[in-house]
Amino acid sequence: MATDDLMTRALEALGDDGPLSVEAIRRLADLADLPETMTIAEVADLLDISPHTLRYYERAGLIEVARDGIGHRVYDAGAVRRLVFLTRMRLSGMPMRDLRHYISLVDAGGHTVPERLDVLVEHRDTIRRRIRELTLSLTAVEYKIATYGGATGPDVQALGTTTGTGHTALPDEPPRRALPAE
Amino acid sequence: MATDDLMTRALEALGDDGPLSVEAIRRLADLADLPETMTIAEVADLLDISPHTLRYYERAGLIEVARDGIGHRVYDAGAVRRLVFLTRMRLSGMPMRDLRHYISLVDAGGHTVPERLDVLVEHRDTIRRRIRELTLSLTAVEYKIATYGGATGPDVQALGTTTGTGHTALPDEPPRRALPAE
DNA sequence: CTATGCCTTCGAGCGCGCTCGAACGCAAAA
DNA sequence: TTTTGCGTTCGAGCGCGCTCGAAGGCATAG
Repeated sequence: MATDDLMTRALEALGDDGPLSVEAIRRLADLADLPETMTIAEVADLLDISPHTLRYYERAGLIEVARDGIGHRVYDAGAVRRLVFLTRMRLSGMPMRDLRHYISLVDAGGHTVPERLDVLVEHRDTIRRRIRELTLSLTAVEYKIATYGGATGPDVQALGTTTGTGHTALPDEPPRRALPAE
Repeated sequence: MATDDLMTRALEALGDDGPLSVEAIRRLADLADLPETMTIAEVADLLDISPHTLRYYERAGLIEVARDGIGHRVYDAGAVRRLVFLTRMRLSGMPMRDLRHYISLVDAGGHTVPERLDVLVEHRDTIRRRIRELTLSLTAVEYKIATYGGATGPDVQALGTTTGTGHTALPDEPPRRALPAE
């Protein structure tokens, strides 16, 4: 029940399709059947990041990974889950610094849960803000595309004056009166 | 007509309010009445970037700015409009490199309009992709918050097992069976 | 006449998040 | 036995986008 519901919401959130959403959905689903342990190459492949980066995260103190008899890293399901989390947070723009803080809270024990929630809520708000910013930018870019040749320069005369009437609303270079300075 | 329409769309795009949207709207509106010329401090204030950054953009070849008799920068309306554009594009994540390319197209003349549109369309798609990514991340974070103490660690027992039933859907650390390795 | 304040140029430095190369080890394949 | 291939550690380097400091110029205020 919770699963279907969540997947549905995630899919809705994705909106129109694309290669990235497919990949993302796969990642959502894949977590259900994780192998017992994984090698660094497998994890790197799963998360679509380089082994270098995985080692870097370990060096950065974000995660501890066990070694086998030969010294190679062995990622158990817990480590992989944490890395999935870390990767998602990085992808959504949380800086390493904050991630280190969060992880330190996790490792400090259950009494830090409220503080962890604070971190998450703040990050949630950051994401929302970013989405709003991007949506605004998107609108501007779409408008610029729609009204044709964005005239950031002395090329308006080459376009004719098809966009000539009253759109001082969006700041991206409305048509100039005659030839502008630059 | 176009003005109202666009502002409406921009506002809708902003969705729920916040300090950032107010600021953004101000910027949208302000372009209507730009002073004839501005100093670097005024432009910096308008765009909410530092004079240092403005000089940097100039050094980077994104814009040329005239000087007055004394050697100080004089930003005319055209320069300011270009900087508004540049700032928005930066804010929406377009790298300097691409911006330089775009600007070089603009300066090359009207025959580059199709190529410019290519750049804009590609950037539009990048923004859309990014919004989808962020929306997915947002869903995940909201889920994590909703199901309480994100359990990236051995603290689940401290929380009770309220989140114990079947949500393998979202990968961020579902409750473990007993004490996990890490 | 100084002091303040904002401007100039130039080049160096920084924080972030990787990214890479060097030098090496073990193990299965040829 | 040598080669291939994947792993290890360590430290340096890089690309990006600023950000800052130094050294100085001009103008207005006190």
